[in-house]
Amino acid sequence: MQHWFIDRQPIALPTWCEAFPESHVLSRAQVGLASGAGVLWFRLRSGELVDDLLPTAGPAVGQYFVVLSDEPDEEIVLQCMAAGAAGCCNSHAAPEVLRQVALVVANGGLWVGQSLLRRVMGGTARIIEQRQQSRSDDWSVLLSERETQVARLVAGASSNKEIARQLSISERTVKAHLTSIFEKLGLRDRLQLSLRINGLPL
Amino acid sequence: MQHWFIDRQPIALPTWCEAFPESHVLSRAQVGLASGAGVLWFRLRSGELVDDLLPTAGPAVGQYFVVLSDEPDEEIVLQCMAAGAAGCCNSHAAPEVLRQVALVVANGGLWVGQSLLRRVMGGTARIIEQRQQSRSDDWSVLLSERETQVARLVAGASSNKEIARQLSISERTVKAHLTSIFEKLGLRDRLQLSLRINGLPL
DNA sequence: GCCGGAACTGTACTTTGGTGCAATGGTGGA
DNA sequence: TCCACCATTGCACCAAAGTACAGTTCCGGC
Repeated sequence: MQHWFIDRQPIALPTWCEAFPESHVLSRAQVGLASGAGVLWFRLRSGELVDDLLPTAGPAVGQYFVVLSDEPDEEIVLQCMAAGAAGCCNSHAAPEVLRQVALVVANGGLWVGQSLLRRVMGGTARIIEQRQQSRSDDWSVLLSERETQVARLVAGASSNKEIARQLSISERTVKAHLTSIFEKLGLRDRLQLSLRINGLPL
Repeated sequence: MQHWFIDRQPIALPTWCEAFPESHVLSRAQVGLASGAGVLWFRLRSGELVDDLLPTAGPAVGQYFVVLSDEPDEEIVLQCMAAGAAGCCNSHAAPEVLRQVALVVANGGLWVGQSLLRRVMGGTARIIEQRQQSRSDDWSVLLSERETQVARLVAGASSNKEIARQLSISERTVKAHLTSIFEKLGLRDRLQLSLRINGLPL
């Protein structure tokens, strides 16, 4: 599963890199370079039209389009779906959200923002409210900011060397953070950490 | 993250056990026994009403309700949402799907079946058709039976030594299977394998 | 000023993970 | 029968992960 971020200028937001360290960033003219299974993330800047953004050919087999909108609203989301995208979310969404979107999309789901779902389904507001607060990142409150960054990268299957390069610190420091993380969360190794971060059982 | 399956009789379907080997099965009278963070899966049998199934109190903090319907239709899904459930799917859904649902729900998402989404959003049928065939079960068909067993255990964060003991083979054999798995699926290490098996991006 | 915590780094060490090469035995198809 | 694939294992080897011990700097609170 690969990830390509497509924008006017091939410059990635920090959150994108954090969500998918191995991702590629392309200018809109370079869309053709994206080959193989994966997600193509199209950034929609303010005032731009969805129809001008997405390739008219639609996604290739095994590929999925997601629109990252600077100013998302329900109208845009609907346009994205109609244009062949499998999802639409905020350009500045947190790394966890991006990974979540990728997960759903890559498994045949459609990612629909909660605001739209709420309007569209009606009468379900109370559940939605409720889950707003119970975003129990029990792990993230226990960790320091730096440790959280390391933990997220580990959860994405990055090696210590990659993490070190990404955060511009030594591999030794990465290990130090990890040892601290394992101790705080009562885990054994990076694989358990990955499951914990990704919200999987055990 | 724990899982409780609640049915008239405390008898689990094989798919449930496969999805969550550590899960508990409860009769409806025993719902109160479910404590701590996790997912409560309520089986809705044919002809039963959603409102009679779910506790009126709604889910506790860190807990999520999902309805497993023997005969799901769009009307039932809407009722489930209104009754405080975070998702609704088929009672006989494949283990991978159940894990998928759990993942989305536990991360604050709502699980909505594709048929409902399709009706509700309209005009997006073509994307939905397309993604029907390209599911990501691709890994299980590429692996031999033994390799699949090893892969599942690795995905659950077991060490080679543990897997060896579990399958009554030598640690060396476990490594051999893993090397073969990595080669077949084009992966680098057990962490990437875990993400792949658990249906996560990358 | 002192103290604790965080971030950072080094040397050295043990353990685990993963590969290469080699070998055995079974099974099922051409 | 021969061949391909699977499951199994041993030995050796290298790389990566993780730990132990020690040390630095910076920052904010008491």
